[in-house]
Amino acid sequence: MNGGDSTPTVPGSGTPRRSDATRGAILTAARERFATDGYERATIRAIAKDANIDPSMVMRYYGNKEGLFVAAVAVDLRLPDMSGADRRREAGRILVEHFLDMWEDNEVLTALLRVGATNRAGAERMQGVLRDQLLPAARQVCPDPEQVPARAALMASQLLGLALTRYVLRMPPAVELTRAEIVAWLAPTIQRYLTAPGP
Amino acid sequence: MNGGDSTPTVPGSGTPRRSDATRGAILTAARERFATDGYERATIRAIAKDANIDPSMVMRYYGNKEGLFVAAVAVDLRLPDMSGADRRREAGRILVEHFLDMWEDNEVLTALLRVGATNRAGAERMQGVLRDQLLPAARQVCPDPEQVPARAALMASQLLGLALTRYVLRMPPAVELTRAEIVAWLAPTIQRYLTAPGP
DNA sequence: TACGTTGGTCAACGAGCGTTGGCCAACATT
DNA sequence: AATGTTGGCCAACGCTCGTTGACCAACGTA
Repeated sequence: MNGGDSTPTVPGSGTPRRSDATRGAILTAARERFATDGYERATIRAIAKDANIDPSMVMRYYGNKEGLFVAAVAVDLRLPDMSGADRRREAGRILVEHFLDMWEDNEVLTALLRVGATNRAGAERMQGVLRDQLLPAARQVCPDPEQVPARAALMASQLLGLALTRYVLRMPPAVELTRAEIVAWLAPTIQRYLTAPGP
Repeated sequence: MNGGDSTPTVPGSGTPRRSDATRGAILTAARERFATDGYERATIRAIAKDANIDPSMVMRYYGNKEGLFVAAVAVDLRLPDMSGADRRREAGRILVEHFLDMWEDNEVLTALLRVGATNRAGAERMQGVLRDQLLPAARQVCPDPEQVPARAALMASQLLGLALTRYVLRMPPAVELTRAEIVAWLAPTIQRYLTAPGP
């Protein structure tokens, strides 16, 4: 049904295929299209044209459009370790800087946010990122384990809100903020959401 | 080209038409579909079926799909006046509470955010809301006129981020936050973005 | 009662989409 | 050299979409 039989799910396992270059080109083109156009308007035909291959190849390698999307947007936030009292005290700044790094050279995140806003599967995928990556990071910093989900959600709301206004909606005043300004304004917010005593 | 000749742009001007009920039903159905499905997947056929009329009626009354969208999502945030020192001191709380009210009973905002994330016209429309409504509100509260755009953008990032995680992506921990919790956490953030001395 | 205007349905068009299957060339293996 | 496997293209299917234009019924007016 899908290409699972002929596609090694673990990269690097087995002999490298002759078609790996094509596979990569498809993924790269897909990320770009999903990031700029969203799920519906990123057509397989356009992605194939960007990758200089036939649309049917996309089907062969990734089964269908959703399979391509799943393969294209594999998000790993690479959140730094934040245990240790000194790092915990600077968690806000560390996290904001890390997020800016991530968003600026990684169109996967823009693609995921754009698709998550329209597509149910995309939204569930975003929920997974919050649950599996953001929440554990908050757990390292936040004192009360019971408050971790709420605090992680608050952190997500501010970080994703910045990404939304700056990288997706491209609101001019949000685009014109410098990196230093963003860190200076948002770091205390994130720090408070994670470590301040509950209201 | 569009229905402008037969459609009074100012509601209430001229004699009320017999078709006003149908027009309203179309707009209501359109808002719902745009809010839940986004621009591309909200089909004119589905909207027409919801409104119990023929798809061609939508074309006759609103010209084309984009015209329908423009007519359906006319956003007025109804931001309260915030001049006066006492109100300025509570601007954060007032704004957060007002935004929660707006989002909870107004699917237009969800529609606009969802479409803005995928559609260029939608994104420009959101920029217009920031420029014409949020920015003047920030101007009433923020001391330094030169910093108004940056501070309004920060406020927008936090408020839209909450709306995104809670009403669009529906992340469980963000949905489970109570209204009181949101106000308690976000009001100081907004207040700081608007009135705290620049970093 | 005749007639223009308004509100509405119906059937179809052309285009673009995801998807499929058949065919062919290049390579690897024996 | 013969053959199976892999990488790739081409042409088409079936579907849905936005959009159009012809046609019809109800109404207001003269």
